Amino acid sequence: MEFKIEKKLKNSLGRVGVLSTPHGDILTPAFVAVGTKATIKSLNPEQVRDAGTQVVLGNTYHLYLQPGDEIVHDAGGIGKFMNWRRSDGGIAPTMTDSGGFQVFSLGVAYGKDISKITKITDPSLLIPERFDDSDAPRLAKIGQDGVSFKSHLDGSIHYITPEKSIQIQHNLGADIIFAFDECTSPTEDLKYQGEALERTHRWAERSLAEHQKLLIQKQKHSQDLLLRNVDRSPASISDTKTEEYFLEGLSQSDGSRVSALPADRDSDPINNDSSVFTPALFGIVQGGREESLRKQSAKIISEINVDGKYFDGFGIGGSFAKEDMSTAVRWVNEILPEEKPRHLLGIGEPEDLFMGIENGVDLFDCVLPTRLGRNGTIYTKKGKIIITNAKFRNDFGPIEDDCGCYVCSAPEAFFSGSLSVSADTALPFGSSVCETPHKKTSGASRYSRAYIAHLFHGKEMLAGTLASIHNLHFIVNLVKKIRQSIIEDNFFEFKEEFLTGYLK
RNA sequence: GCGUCGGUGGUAGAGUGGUCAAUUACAACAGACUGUAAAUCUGUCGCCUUCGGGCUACGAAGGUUCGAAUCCUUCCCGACGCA
Repeated sequence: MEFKIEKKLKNSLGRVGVLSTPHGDILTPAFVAVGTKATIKSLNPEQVRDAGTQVVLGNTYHLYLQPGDEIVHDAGGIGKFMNWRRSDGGIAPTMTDSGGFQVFSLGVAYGKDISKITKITDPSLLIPERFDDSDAPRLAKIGQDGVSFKSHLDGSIHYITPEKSIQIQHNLGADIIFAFDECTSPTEDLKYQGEALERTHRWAERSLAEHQKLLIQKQKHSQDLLLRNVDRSPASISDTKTEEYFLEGLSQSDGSRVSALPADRDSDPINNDSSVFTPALFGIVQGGREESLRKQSAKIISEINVDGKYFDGFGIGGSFAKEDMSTAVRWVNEILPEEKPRHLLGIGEPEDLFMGIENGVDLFDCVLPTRLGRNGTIYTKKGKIIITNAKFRNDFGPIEDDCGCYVCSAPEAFFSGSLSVSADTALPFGSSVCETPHKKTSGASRYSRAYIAHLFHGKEMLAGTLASIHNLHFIVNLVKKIRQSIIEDNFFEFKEEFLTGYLK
């Protein structure tokens, strides 16, 4: 994996870059769609891609339980399994989370009304949940060197260690994977945050060690495979579909990457590559809202290495109060090595995206666009609306007048003009444009607010789909526009203009 | 015409003498959601309220009772059966 910074935002940590993965380039900053169980809920991959999404994120815990990481491996990796493809037909970039978030969501937060973003701004007012009801039922318990999970599906017990998480993630076959960490609750006190941080650091080192070990094994395996294939006929080569995926888009011996894979790549498994498919491993910085812990974590995680091999990038995880987020991100990103990508885990409200990008974040993922969409909340430039509200029942206008998403654009535009090959659509992700290729409307949108409200009231499946398409488009393209604003030197003007309208 | 059963809040449907402004579900209305146990969850849901309470309510009108959605009488309405 290669990360190239193309432009920096003046007087801040912000930057624009290109992250090259074995399955294509990601223009950063970028928003990653969350597809926990190898599906972005309610959307098919074409809808996800047409919303402008470049990369999707699956989850180790969920895919390990169902269908099992071996199945995903045998299917050819998560991208192939879920048919996540670029517009040229090749498999598109993927990531997997390590299961570290489930330590929190199935642990202390289980059955409780605790979010990773607390509304309590004064830490001294927080009540540590751990001491409050340590006997409360939870599905994740932290053990000596890992976490035991009680499956929410069948109650079976599974012990996940850093090594196990990395093994699963190698099987899942994403381009970017994460170290196993402990996402702490914002209600934990400083003492616990410190203990958890030490644990996360130990786990980070073990994650990296396991990752290196598996990479060496895989390299050896692929060399054997390539040697064997020298004498093979084309027919027999096509039987090695699984290996083929894991060999796809490899680095060349001189370290440069083979970019933009051809559409028929699947039928051309060897393709002159001689090195192994190498997922990039990101270490995760924790430390809650505490400055000393955040800085300590950033330093340690960036310095951890195994035989001289460091993390390929970094995730910024954990919990904080909303208003502490910007300072926490800044503390961390001032310390992390500039030349490596940074991913702010699980954050994605519009104002957070501006904050993160300004403070040096390259990647975001968040369930909000799709979860809010399914639950009837829709993003607009004037703020979020709850589409089930009575006032929308007879509102026949579009969700947004000048939105280019499938839902808001004019029907004739979608069926005739914009889907034909154009300069914009020919590019994998429209690198030179902010909006995805749906034609803008002048009044007549494909679907009205009234219709979408009707679908929600009628509990129709299409409701969540249409709302998710719009929301995902909104967020993904907001990040693209922010990227463009940095390139065009008007980030701060754009931020001011957007947030003034959005936050009212 | 006679007989039987039944009429409860927007709907369905509990409740058969006090703990009933009335269980529950749905609908309605509002809200929440940040590395997805989530197409989920929460609150409100007769009228008024200084949030203490006040007022009107279980088809209608009378009655019994300290007290009635609940018992009695008549009437109205519905379903079914017999003429």
